[in-house]
Amino acid sequence: MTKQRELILSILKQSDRHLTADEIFFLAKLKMPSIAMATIYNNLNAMNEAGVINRLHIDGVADCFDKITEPHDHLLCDRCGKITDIRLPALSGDLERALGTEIEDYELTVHYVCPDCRHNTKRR
Amino acid sequence: MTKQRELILSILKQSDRHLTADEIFFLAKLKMPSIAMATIYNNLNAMNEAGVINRLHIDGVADCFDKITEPHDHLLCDRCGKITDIRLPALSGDLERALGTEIEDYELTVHYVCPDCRHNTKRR
DNA sequence: TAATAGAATTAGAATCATTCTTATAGATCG
DNA sequence: CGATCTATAAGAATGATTCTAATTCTATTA
Repeated sequence: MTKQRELILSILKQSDRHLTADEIFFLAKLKMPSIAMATIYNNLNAMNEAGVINRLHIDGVADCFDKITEPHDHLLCDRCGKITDIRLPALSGDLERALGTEIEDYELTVHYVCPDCRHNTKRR
Repeated sequence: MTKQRELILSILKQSDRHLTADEIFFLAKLKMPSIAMATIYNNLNAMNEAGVINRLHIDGVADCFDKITEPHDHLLCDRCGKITDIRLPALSGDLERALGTEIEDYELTVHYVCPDCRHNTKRR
């Protein structure tokens, strides 16, 4: 656990949003101007593999990273692009039952139109 | 519907696997040597947006493309990387009920260890 | 059939995110 | 204190994808 890793992790913890590597790089540079992009990725990848954070891919957008509180799913508004975390505790078991096999894990992204966008009729 | 698009679509239809843009490019070049990578992407993107085919992202692998028969989910073996299509007709309704909102669509990738790999104890 | 407009294609340059490489710096341990 | 190990910095390299400009094809109209 190096200073750099600590910094990156604290940035993720303090954010309530999903951050791209680039955004993390920008924020990290404010506190530690010498930090390198490679260090960001090294640490994000290491923490992702260790299960400390989560890498999240959404079509057409750079990968985002995310602190892990509990395993969770994502709700993506197709109009404004906002990502909301959701938790469907029963789903994992439901999937095992439906598939008839043990599963390791799953990734679920649900597309919808968020309440804000549903009320604003104008599309982006 | 140009010759190029027809060719690309027929390649996808004839394949029982998920193909990367690169694999499609290679196969298309066999039949139409002058075809350009940009044409592959133009057409894949156009067909993806039109809902004729499906773009599929799996962490650490180039995006794959896939003919659409019916909307479907993916089962990914974490050891050998094999992707299997699955269909969980009830899930969409279940999600709407669980979330209490109408949804547009969803993407689900389930990680597991396939039967073959489960029997071969050696990890990849 | 010839001319023209519009759309799709080609080729390759450009871009973006990400990874790799190499040299350096920092920490750890005897 | 010196040796070794690991992580970092910097920037080059890579790979997938998109963009751009020029060209070709297609359909339409005269």
